[in-house]
Amino acid sequence: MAVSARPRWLRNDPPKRAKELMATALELFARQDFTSVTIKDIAHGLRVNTALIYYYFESKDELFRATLEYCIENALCTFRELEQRHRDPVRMITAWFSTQARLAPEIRQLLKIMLDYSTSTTSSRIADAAIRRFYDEEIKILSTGFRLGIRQNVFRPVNVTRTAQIASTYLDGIMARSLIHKSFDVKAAIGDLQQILWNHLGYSYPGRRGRPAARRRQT
Amino acid sequence: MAVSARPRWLRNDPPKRAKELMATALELFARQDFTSVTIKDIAHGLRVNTALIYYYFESKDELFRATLEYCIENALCTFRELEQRHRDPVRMITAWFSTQARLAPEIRQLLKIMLDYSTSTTSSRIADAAIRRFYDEEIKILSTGFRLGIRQNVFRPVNVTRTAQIASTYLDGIMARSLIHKSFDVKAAIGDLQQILWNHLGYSYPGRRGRPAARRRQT
Amino acid sequence: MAVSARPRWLRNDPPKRAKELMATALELFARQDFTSVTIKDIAHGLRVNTALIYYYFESKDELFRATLEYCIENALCTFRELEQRHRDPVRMITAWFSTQARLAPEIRQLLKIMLDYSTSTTSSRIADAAIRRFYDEEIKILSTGFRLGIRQNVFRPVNVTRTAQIASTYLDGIMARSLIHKSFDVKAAIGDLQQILWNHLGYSYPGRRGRPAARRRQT
Amino acid sequence: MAVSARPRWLRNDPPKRAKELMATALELFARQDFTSVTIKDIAHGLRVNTALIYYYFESKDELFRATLEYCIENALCTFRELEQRHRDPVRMITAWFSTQARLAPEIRQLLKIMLDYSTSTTSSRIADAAIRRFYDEEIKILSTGFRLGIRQNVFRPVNVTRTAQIASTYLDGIMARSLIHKSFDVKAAIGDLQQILWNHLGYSYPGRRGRPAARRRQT
DNA sequence: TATGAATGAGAGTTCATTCAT
DNA sequence: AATGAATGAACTCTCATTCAT
Repeated sequence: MAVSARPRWLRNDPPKRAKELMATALELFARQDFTSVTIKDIAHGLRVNTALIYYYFESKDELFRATLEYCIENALCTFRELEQRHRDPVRMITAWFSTQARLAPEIRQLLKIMLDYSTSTTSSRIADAAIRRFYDEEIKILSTGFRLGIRQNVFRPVNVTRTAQIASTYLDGIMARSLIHKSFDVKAAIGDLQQILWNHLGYSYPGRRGRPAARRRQT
Repeated sequence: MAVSARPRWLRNDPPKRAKELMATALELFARQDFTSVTIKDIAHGLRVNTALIYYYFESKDELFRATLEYCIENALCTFRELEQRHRDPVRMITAWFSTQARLAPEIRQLLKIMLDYSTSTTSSRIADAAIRRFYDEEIKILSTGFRLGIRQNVFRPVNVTRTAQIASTYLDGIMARSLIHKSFDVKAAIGDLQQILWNHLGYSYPGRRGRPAARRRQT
Repeated sequence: MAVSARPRWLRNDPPKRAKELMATALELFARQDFTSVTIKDIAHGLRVNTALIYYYFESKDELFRATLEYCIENALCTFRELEQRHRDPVRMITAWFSTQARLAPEIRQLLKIMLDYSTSTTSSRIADAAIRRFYDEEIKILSTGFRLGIRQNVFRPVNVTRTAQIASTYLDGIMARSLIHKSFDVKAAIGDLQQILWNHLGYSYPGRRGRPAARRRQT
Repeated sequence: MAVSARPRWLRNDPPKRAKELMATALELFARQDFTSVTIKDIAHGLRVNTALIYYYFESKDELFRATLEYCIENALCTFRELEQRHRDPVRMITAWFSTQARLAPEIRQLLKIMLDYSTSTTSSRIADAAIRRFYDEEIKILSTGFRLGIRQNVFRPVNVTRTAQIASTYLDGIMARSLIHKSFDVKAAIGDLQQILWNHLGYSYPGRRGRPAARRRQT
């Protein structure tokens, strides 16, 4: 996969058709790997001609990269919203967790295409930066929450960045595992993470304590 | 990717050439996605004719599946060895962690191809079973260690399976993240996991406490 | 040879390019067997890219089958024309014979690909039906002629269907033989058949009587 | 199909294994066309290694040609036997017909591979000669019978060679048709031919007169 | 006499991409 | 803005054939 130049509209908002194409592409890229998804598949999914894709995107690579960025930008929006809505650290972190649980399918898709992108032969500065930004913002929002809680004496003083890193990494593990085992219980695993965090932060959260968390729903 | 029938040698030890082919294939499959790796690449890597691959494997799919299984079988061997060598739970778990750190590249490879396999369109019962077995054994060895420690009063009584699950999931997260960020510090992250575990198990491990664990080596 | 799905245009008239491809294919399929004719040969014959064939036909099999059907449909057209043009039974049958002689090369081609089709491993209902229709119509036109002649007292009363069958089978023999011996004298053999028929029908035809009919032109 | 040099044993009797290989080859060549039959198929049919074929035959072409000749030689043996056994012309011709009916599957096989051979790109003098010999002997035996009958006043004086040619051609038609329609009633068609002949020869044969001869057994 | 391992050439097919309309 | 027709390059897979043993 050779990731190349920028789309026509540059920094402007992409036209409706381009968005539709990216949405369709995302769906497919999340299910199969980049190479298995054909331009025909994407075009067919929208019932348009394959040539149309080349009207909006320079190449298949370019479409992939644009889709990846678009997808990350959406995720970042959600993050920022959370940050702005909540003042209370416990509430904010709780909200973050429930957002992760709720949007698990989308986040899994994102992880999937980031993984694919990372194994692509060539890469683009812009997409690289977007991926970095995604993780940085995730760390930032969590550590902001932790720091706030510590300042308010709700949490024990811990290394906030490191703690955030741990949470972020564990979350990737959840998503990766749920890609491998379709029956993996994402919500339970997120619950486990939350419990670990509260423990670590010395916060006695209400309820749920000691729930056994069956990891797989089916055998 | 249509994963299909079995190779000739069935349950026997694969011939030398087949092993070489699988080793070469693994290397490539771990770096690019299934479709990007061509039969020619694999054959070229061993300086043999492409047709030879079809002498040992029914198809590219079959080679992939065989490689996946072979790789899992190897990992399981390592696990079992660990289990048999150590009687002391703390030592065993410590050994497990250092093995993970040491073999991180191989385990990352394995995770990569398991992820690719999971998005392949068709699947094989045998490969599915191998993957399941891999995770089951991982859980088993960890929980055995935990249980032993608890019985010996070295660890606090915790839900052993659940704790093992958490460790296993987190480890996947580490590997996934290191696929995305080549500069991700796997060893530090494994160290973090170890620390969390000891904390959770109420075990005061010696040294290392409070090290900041810079996650990325380069920016 | 696995004969499979239908082309896009279904029951409509095939596009010009598709017709050209079928014509080129027929020429080649009639000369060599299915497997010996390559997609490249066909494409090259029209000076187009091989991929274009797959734009119009799903596979090589499909192209073969479409060609077979197209060819039969053409032959049937000729038959029907004959039937409609002639009222007089003797004239009609005479015309049928001279048509066979005139179109011998095409009919031989058709026999050749029907033979190839019959030994193909998979088959299609539609092609099977086309072949059956071809022979049924041949029988029908001949027996109609015979019946008419009998009613008009020009011919002796015979079993019309059976007589038609004999003529049809003998004609296949002529074509088969001329495939084997390029120098086989098709016209003379058709003449023999005609003479046998007139004899059988008790019709004293004018001229040609007793001509020795040298079967091979060269030795 | 490039038909090439002679086998090792030249004019001697082929060794047992060679005969087995030719028998297996014949079976397959009669069912599919030359190109579809693979060396592997043939070897597999005898449960031997593909390389063994090259021990006995120079190439696939050579095997085909040897098989064709072997097959013709066998057919000619049967013909000659008939000729020698019968003195009475009616009996001999009757015997010839019943032989054709009995050996229809083998003769159809032979016709099939002669047809395939005739469309092969290159050819061998020896195989060409064998084919010619086959038809010549067929003509010879029939015309000898006719001539004898005429001399004995059992048959009407007719052009013997021409009559034999007609019979031979019609027989090819029967075989060709039965290749196309598996359900074609070969025996009935042979009966028709016999009846035509007797008529033509002015011989009142006993029984069977006016049988309707249903051509296809199944619809 | 027979085989397992290996190969070169080439087959059918697919795919991203282009271009005239 | 959108399409049908066309292509070049590449891919998987097959096959006849060889050779050392």
